[in-house]
Amino acid sequence: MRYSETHKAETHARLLKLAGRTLREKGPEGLAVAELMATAGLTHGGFYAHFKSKDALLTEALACVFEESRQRVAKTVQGLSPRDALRHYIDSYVSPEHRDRAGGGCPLVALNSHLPRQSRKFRMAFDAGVQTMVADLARRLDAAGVEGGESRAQEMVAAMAGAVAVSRAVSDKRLSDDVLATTRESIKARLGLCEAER
Amino acid sequence: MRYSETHKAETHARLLKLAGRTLREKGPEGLAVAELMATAGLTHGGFYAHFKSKDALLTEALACVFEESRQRVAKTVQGLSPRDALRHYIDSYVSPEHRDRAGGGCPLVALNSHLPRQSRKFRMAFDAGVQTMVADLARRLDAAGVEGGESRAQEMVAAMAGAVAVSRAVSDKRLSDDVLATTRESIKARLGLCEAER
DNA sequence: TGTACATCAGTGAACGCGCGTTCACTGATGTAC
DNA sequence: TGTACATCAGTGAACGCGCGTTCACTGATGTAC
Repeated sequence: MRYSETHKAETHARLLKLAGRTLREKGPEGLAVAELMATAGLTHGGFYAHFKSKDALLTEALACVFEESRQRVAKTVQGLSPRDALRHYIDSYVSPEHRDRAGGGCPLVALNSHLPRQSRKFRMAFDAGVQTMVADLARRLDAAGVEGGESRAQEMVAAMAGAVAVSRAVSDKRLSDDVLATTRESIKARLGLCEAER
Repeated sequence: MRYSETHKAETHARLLKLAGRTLREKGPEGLAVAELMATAGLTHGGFYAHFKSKDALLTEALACVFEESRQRVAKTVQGLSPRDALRHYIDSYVSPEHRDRAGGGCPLVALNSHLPRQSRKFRMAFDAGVQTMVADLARRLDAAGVEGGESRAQEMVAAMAGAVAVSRAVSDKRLSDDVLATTRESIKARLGLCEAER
């Protein structure tokens, strides 16, 4: 069974994509190598042809996931005015849809409680992702004429991630929805994004 | 080896206390029955004389931890004016000390990413704890003359827990400290707790 | 007062299971001659 | 054109380990008579 030239790279990418999803849905300890390989239609022994270790997979998958999120945001916000872009970012991040789709959501929300027990490399990838997230948001705030820059962005990321994390952790539907709604409106109000314009 | 009348209850309480700490430090999957018993100076077989299962321990420990936190807050805030009480609550919750002492801190911060994969009973105990936390804060906000009540409390809990969670997840010391500082000041400013008074 | 028995928190060996990792092997295809 | 060999993604059995849980047992003390 000889494969096409790109075959290995394709499998590698497929494993990364599946891992990124499972990592966010079940956490680092919840991702099992054998299960991942089975989901990809392979046997577990072949895993080590693609990754040095489970931790190497996790680290690579995490970096991928941050990068994907970043590009997704850039794409959805493209063409909008700075203020509309901000509004859209906040509304879609602090939303029931984000809460309900952990496997495709922000790794900061899905993984924050797990970080202290992860490898150095994993934590470095996490830090890089968060730093980029904050820097991107700071740039968008600047563009929208909101003052505060980096500090504002840090506080906003924490508030948004906190709201989604709490809404996901809690089982009471009403409390969960309310936390999202109040946070969403509070943040927009603070940034002066609530007045009708356009 | 016959024991005193209160002996079993004492051991039970000791196990709960140790479990509450480990639960917050290592998460539900990170708490090992045998390790817990060894730390308590016992052998692992005896565990089931105290708890029906690991999950029963986790659930009981979680309820304990929420209750302890609640009483600790009530005690430290006792005698302060409503506004000073709020200030103190915010400053001590959103602090480097809280970040650095996960084992003794708020379970909402330590456990949020783990909740979706826990048992129904555990999640119920978690919900009860969060609801109480929000209700207590809403009462304190009312007492301090801050408008917004329940909604305000929900948003604040999410923002505070988010800030500590992010600061704990991130390895970069500067970013970690900054997230706490900016969140702390932002929340106090929003509540009008910044102007010098007294 | 003395003896036989019940109690029960804790002991420690054993269980089945899932995990990450290793490794000898497979077999379809490309390459050398 | 034909044959021998190299390649290498993937196979599948096996490993050692830690886990939650079970269970027959211990042994100091209290109780019944």
